Amino acid sequence: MPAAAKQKKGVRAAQKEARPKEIVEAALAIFARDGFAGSRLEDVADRVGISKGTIYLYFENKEELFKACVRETVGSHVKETMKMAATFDGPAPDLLREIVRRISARLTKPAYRTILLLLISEGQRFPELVTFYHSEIIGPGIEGLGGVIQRGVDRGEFRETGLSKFPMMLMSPVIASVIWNHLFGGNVEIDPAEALQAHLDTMLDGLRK
Amino acid sequence: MPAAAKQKKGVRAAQKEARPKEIVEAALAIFARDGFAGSRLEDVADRVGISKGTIYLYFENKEELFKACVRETVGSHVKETMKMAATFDGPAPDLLREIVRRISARLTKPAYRTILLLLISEGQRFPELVTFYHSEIIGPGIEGLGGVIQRGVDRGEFRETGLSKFPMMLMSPVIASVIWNHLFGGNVEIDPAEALQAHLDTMLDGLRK
DNA sequence: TTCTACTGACTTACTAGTCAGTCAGCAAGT
DNA sequence: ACTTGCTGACTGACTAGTAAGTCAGTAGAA
Repeated sequence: MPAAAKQKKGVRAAQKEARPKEIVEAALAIFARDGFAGSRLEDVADRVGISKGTIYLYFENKEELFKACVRETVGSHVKETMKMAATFDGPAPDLLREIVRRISARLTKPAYRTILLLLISEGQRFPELVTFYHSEIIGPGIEGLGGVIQRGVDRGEFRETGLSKFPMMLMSPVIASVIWNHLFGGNVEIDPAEALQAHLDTMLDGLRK
Repeated sequence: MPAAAKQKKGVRAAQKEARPKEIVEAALAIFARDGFAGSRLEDVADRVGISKGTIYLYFENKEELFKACVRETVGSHVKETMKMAATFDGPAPDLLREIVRRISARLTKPAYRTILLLLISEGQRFPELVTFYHSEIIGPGIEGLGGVIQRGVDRGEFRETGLSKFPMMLMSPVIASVIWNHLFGGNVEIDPAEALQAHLDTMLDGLRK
């Protein structure tokens, strides 16, 4: 919607339009802190500065609010990355680095990080959400990474390794470091970018002398 | 305690002694299914075949029961593995493989897997538990893995890589595949052993041709 | 008979979800 | 420009239901 059209709207209409996002943002913060079952919708409402009842004007119930949080945050960035991969013309290792770097940048954003951790802990209770996430993000992501590895093999840049069968394992250090920081951040913080760099270097050229 | 001494005990004394473990096992199953906040102690009691009140004869409250679950499951297997590493005499890559394989075998056991996932989701609520886990498992584990990498470098078997700084990243594919199976097991199951094998092969010799 | 592990109904506390009532903003009439 | 009545976004006290934690009483082993 153009800014001009938004300007025309009255105060209340504008507020009404902004509410869902405000609520989702607050809910993400509370869910991140207390988990799904442990969160109180009153806390969410307080954070927005509205009453609990108002939440129910915009979301059917607590579960739907949670689903909205996931859908809102996840978005559909994978397609863009896939497009980039398709038009990339350099060496396969460079492409691999770039793709992994992009996914990693996304995964380590606070909101996304929250969703990742919530999905891990609450996923079993929301199978449709897991399916959604799988088809929207994981599936295309694996396809993209697998394609790059295959391309490298075809062009004689990569060896044939077991990684062709588990392309998602390329992302494992990012996931592990997100979890690491979530749990042990107080003790020893890992820089996911640096960990990923180390991982990729080793991955590409091996540990052995 | 020797079996003979156990034999001497009366039925009730034996039962009393066995209770805590029974309760912890049941609690692990229920916590795994419903999460900490979502679990009902009545469900735990039902699973053991006792009443809810009995749980409170053995554990102060729900939190203490959860902590007992973690402490019971985690144990202290790390020391044994460290001992093995110290006496190992073959090539560093073989030692690395063996250590990672051992940790992986532990992490993929159902009870441990449950604890891992529960720690990820509930860890922030139980900081002392995280500290306990870090000092008991993570710290020694990192030290052990780091030592093996260093030994490989010293002996001229390994290159100097960023992995020396993040030895825990060696375990990331195991952690990632545990989470993967937890979330997407219904769709595409990953065999953690196979994923780890692929990861280690790539790790050691690199992807590049 | 005594002792004690165990019971389960009860109390207490909490929260998801509801709904009758409120009042700020808007627009139409003057 | 000013008043005014209406609208609907919002409120918050309330209901209904749930679950943690308690304790007087019970049953069965010793």
